[in-house]
Amino acid sequence: MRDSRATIMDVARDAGVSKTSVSRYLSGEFKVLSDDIRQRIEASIARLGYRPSQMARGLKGGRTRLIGLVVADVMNPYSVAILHGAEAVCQQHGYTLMLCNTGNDEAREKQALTMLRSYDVEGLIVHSQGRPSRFMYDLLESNLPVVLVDRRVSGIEVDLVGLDNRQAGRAATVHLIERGFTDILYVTQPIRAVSSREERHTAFLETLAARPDCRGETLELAALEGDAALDHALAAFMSRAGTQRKALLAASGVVTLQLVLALRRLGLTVPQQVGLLGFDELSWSKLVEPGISTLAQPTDEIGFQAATRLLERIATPGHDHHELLLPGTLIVRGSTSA
Amino acid sequence: MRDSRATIMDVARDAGVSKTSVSRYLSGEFKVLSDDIRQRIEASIARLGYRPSQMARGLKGGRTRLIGLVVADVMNPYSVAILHGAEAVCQQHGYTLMLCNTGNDEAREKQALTMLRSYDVEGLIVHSQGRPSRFMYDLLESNLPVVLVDRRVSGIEVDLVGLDNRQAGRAATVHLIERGFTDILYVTQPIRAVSSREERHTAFLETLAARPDCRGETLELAALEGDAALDHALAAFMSRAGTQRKALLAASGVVTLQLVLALRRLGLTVPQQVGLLGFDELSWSKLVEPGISTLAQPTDEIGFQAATRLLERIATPGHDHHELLLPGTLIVRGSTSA
DNA sequence: CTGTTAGCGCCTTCAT
DNA sequence: ATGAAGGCGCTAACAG
Repeated sequence: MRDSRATIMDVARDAGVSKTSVSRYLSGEFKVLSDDIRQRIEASIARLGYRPSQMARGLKGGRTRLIGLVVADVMNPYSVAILHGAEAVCQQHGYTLMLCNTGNDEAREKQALTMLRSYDVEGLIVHSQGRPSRFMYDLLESNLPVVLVDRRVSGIEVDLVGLDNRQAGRAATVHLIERGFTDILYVTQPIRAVSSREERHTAFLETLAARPDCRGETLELAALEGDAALDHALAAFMSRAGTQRKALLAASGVVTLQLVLALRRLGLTVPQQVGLLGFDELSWSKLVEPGISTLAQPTDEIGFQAATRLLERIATPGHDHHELLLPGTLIVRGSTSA
Repeated sequence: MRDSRATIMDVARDAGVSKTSVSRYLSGEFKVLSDDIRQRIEASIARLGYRPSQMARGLKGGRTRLIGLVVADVMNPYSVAILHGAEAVCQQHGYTLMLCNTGNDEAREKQALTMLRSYDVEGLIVHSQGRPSRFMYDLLESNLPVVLVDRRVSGIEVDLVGLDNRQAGRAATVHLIERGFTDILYVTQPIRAVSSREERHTAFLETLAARPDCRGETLELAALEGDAALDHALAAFMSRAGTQRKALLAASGVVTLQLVLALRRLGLTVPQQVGLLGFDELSWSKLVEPGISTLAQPTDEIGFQAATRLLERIATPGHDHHELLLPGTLIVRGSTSA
């Protein structure tokens, strides 16, 4: 059996004082403690190796010092970066992160939210799967501080931190056009109702619409679709008549990886036969010949800001929601050279 | 202010029964509940949107359903994979993960361990920074179930799940030799006292020692060392006299990335001028020409096994410690072609 | 089958 | 400056 740790009572007894005094000591109310008692408590705590129970502390109705983090996909570098930034902030402020991965699944997201709330987390950072569940709604009503990351949830008005997708989508498209690519295939994961995907795509369409000399198409990658289907779609795009230069615009790092793989299989050379630009900077973007141009997101900053905002909101509950849209950075490499 | 959720008392009142009955209902003791009461409780719970407080539940002296995960570096794909595997298992069993990142820092690790224990986690999965702290010791004494991942902590006897580093190190070295590389530079992050690093390195040295026709060297990458230093060291290695074929053996994915970058800067071609083999399979291993041979770790499996073992130990506290050493898989690509 | 009664470890009035 | 008492939400004997 696990040794049960010393409690506040043990310390009190050992120091010959009351629980109250020990509690006061723990809360740092030194002004109301005689030096004598303070030192006795200090000694007892050390001797007994006493550590206050956050569980009990939290029960009393407040400060659990817990932050819930719901992530759409832990295996995605983007999520990881968020995680990283958020964890750092929490740790620095004495908060601990409770992590749940939803794998972009609505049911799991709902379950995660329930779990987290049952532990009385003081706030939530949510990288939602996108579809607005009833759950999100009464999450709001519960008045629990929430910061959304990357993806909006329609109907829910809370703080949001993420990339300025419109600006980024525009910048990416414009870059391709400027480099002479006038026939662009936008490849994205299922847009569903994921706001960030929608926004990027919309920006792409709008930018293109203003350029009658250019042509744009969209390819949604079905989740379970095999490589063959992708190869087929790409081949079709490439074989379409026209002397215009062709390029692929990948809507996320996940897509970029798939595209690079596919281009390899098809034996297409970048950027001669087809240009390539992808959202999300990846560790290997510069390694793959001829270097992949990317639209980098300030991921760590997003995580950092999300956590910082959340802690602010916890400290001083306000009622005005803000959106913090951070700018993306275009990193030009060989894959989009003229 | 946050709306305070309904408590077990509210449900009891609403259903016109005692707290005990509600508690029984929650614990699934249906055998001792009349259908009538059960349904009334069910209805009240639904009506009030009641969710039991895990905090309070945990306080009562047991089951917090919390698992602590201490990770050496969240930004490392290896750690992420572990995280992923572990999270899945925990979620499936109704446990929630409390995550702490230590950034390979001893002080932060100690702090993380303290935090986690103060929340009465039922068990701990630890990817340690390596150095045995006093903290780890009384962690053991506390009898809290612990599973170490990847890295042993000297003096601490607990369950361990990780790669079979000896086998892997041998396999990697043998492969290089078989492919005709007889002059091998082993490049590693600071070995310090990190067991996995030591073991891989030792395996390298031993394997090489049995081959008088081969030569081996070791390069430890200092953490703060700049690119220039690495380039310099590599250049020196390359320029050493001898007609033997040269190769680099990267002790981890982090190192592999640095090496590929350095080789680029130096303009060295792989595998003609120098071969390359790296521990850890990365998403881009096959993308970088001519494809990087790797010694892949079963990362997800490691996370999965670690969590599974931990839950087992929580369920049935035993006292015999096991080590689960999983085999690595050699993935041969162009970087080590003959 | 069901309810009453104690706590779990801590914080917080309220006295002293 | 210090302590006693009550209660946070829940579970676990112990009665009926």
